[in-house]
Amino acid sequence: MTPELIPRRALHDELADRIRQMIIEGDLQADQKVPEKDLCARFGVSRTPLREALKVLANDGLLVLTPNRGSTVAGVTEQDIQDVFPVMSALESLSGELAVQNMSDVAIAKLQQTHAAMVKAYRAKDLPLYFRLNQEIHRGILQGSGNAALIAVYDSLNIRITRMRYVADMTKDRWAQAVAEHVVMMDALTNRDGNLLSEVLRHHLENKRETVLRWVQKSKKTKVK
Amino acid sequence: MTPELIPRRALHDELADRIRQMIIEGDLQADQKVPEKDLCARFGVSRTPLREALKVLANDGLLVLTPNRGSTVAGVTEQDIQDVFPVMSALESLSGELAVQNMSDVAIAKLQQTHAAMVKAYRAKDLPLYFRLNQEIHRGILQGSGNAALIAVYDSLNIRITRMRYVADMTKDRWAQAVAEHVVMMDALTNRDGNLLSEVLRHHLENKRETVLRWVQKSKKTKVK
DNA sequence: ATTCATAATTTTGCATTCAAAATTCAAATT
DNA sequence: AATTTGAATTTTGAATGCAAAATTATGAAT
Repeated sequence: MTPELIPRRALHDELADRIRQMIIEGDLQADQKVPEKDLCARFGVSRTPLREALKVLANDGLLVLTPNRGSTVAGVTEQDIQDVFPVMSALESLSGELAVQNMSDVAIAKLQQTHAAMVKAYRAKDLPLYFRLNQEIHRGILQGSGNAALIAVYDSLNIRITRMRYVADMTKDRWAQAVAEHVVMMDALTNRDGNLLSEVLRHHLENKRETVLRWVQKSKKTKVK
Repeated sequence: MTPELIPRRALHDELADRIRQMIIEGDLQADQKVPEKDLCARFGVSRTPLREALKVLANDGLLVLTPNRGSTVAGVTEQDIQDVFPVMSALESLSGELAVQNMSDVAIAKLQQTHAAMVKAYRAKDLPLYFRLNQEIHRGILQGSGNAALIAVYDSLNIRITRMRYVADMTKDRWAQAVAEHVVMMDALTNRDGNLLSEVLRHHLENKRETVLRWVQKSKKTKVK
């Protein structure tokens, strides 16, 4: 494996980002052991900054560190889903309320454009593009709340249940429904209807919950260790 | 300074706990520089595990690490308060709803006892004891939600605005009001009235917000660097 | 062949070391 | 006296080293 050199910046920070990304992307799978040596080779760094990154990721719940036995990737359990989604729902609700209060007309107009592009991607059945734009919109609303604590906390939960793999598990119906909900979202936003935006965001999240849950249940069967 | 030896357990974990505690207790003050050497001497450890702990605490927003310039204690700003409390409020609300659903009668009865002891401490004007029991009750309700994600997220926010110093800033009136709210809380809990519990928890938090805000504004004037 | 004991190897936890950056201090100039 | 320049010192970032724990491999006994 050729050591992939990392551009300058605090190494532990960069490493944490990279490894986080690997977990989300599925390059590191749930319950997989992650020897330090491998990651050091992978990134061409020594163990010192790597271990700093591992501690941070463990603190965020993405890795499980067992003393003297190294790190494993934390899986997404049904319990996690049961716990995380109600909290995210409450946060979405707040996010919607704050976004309609704080977003500028310009910011909303920009989201409208992204939304239009996303609908186009949907019609073209371009799943990767759709997904990217979809994420962009959700992030736009969250950012629109103007609340740094909300954003940080939401992200920390979202990352614990977001894995690229489950995207494939979205059914045609659900996809159509998701797009329909996005239309309502944009309406609520332009009309600055906080209650409606909150409600549709929560409903939208509920659909995500079901998709993630199905994915977790499926992969539970697959990996009969 | 005599090196205070630490009982066995992952050092970085223990260190993170200790330093976190020092920040809450005010042993490390806002914006204070924290040279690694000092902390190493303080705890009798090398820089390796210490730095791991620092990275984790920085990730939690308790420290600010500036590359090549070390760590400083993150202060509580008015902006932090503005951001953090609305999120905590939403979480308190959820916590209340879940607690009435999930807590056992036994657990509620235990909280009642703690509550009685707290009222007694209030009557005796024993502020430290009152504070300890008060925290115990709030933790009991949060735990009563049975939601690990909620607890983790709440804690992460709470720790960013909780500093022992501001306790002193509570006025007589506010103290009395806080106790009165606690009475309502316990009623709501025994009657398993989720809406009421949510409401009183949020209201209670609002009072905390004002106390913390006053403390931050006061200490802003004090430390004219 | 399976189980157990024990030796060899690997991996982890933490201390130490070294280079680079930042800070401090002192002398020199104005 | 104030400012500036540059060396001496301190502090940080990251690699290396070393001991302890865990894992794997080896071989003997059943």
